[in-house]
Amino acid sequence: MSAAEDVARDLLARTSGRITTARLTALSALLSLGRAATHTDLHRQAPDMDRVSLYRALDWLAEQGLASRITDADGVWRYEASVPGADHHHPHFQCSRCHQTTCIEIEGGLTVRLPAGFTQEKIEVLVKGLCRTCSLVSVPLGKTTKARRPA
Amino acid sequence: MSAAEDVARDLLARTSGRITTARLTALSALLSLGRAATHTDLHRQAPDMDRVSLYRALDWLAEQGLASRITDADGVWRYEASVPGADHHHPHFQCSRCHQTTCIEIEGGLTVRLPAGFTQEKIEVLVKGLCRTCSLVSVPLGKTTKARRPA
DNA sequence: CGTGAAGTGCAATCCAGTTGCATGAAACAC
DNA sequence: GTGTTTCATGCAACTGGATTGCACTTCACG
Repeated sequence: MSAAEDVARDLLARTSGRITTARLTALSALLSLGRAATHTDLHRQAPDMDRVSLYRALDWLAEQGLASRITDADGVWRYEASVPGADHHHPHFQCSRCHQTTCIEIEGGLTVRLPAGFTQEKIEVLVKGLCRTCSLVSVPLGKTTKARRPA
Repeated sequence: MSAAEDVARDLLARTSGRITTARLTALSALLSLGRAATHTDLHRQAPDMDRVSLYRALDWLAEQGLASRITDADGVWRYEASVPGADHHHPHFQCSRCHQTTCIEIEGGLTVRLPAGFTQEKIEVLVKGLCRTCSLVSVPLGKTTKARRPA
């Protein structure tokens, strides 16, 4: 059993829900990837797992606070492991060339002054641009046609 | 001819592109709605217009800087009229009950400290919560099942 | 064990968004 | 105006991420 799976099992044990293989697989995939990954990314990590079960496991993890679900710049869900309780909304950076999504560490919480009467539940900050590696290369990757949802 | 259509025609005349009915309709719909609207919202405003033509008109408007395209909390594109040239990235607020997306005015630009080597192209800030009206009501609207992309 | 509640797998479906291609409308030159 | 080229439109088909329904399996608990 991998280290990630160990941690995953431990985290699952602290919830009130069942410890199932689907949830174990999903969570350890999240943990081992370490960055905001799409369902497709994760399914590549666990090809034998059913697509739908993976969706459901991820959603359940998000409900439990063990993962967070964000939409990326292309409108696709991305999931990442998160510490339950610690409701930290950190910004994400998505490279417009290689499409990798990374977390940006910040000090202090993210806040925006809302108009009176509005209440904030969560905040999502997504920065688009070029990551370090792609800043150097600067040639578009993959399809040269119009921006389309990545496969 | 409505006021919005007047303004739209004027704005289109300043671009190098053609002034077509599709673009006129799309832009004046955007202007008259005044908030970040989905393709479906806009299509409701102009039901006779072809779906695809609307998409293309909106994308073209975004290219020209007359509109901006953002992804909302459900991963759906939202379009809003924008002043060309003024590249202002203001935060958006999306109500989790009525799904209305409104712009939040801020002073100064939005910035996040990126790690070294990263370059920023654009930034999207999306706050989820309850808008003024829905804060008072607090009962979920519409379907009571799981959160699904709005129709 | 056995029984009920919860989770899984599969197939079918939904829907936002895109693409290809034939037709139609703008702009521009004459 | 008329012709011509260029670009936009409309339609139909398609893509791919995400969801739902339902039968079946697995887990927890008595």
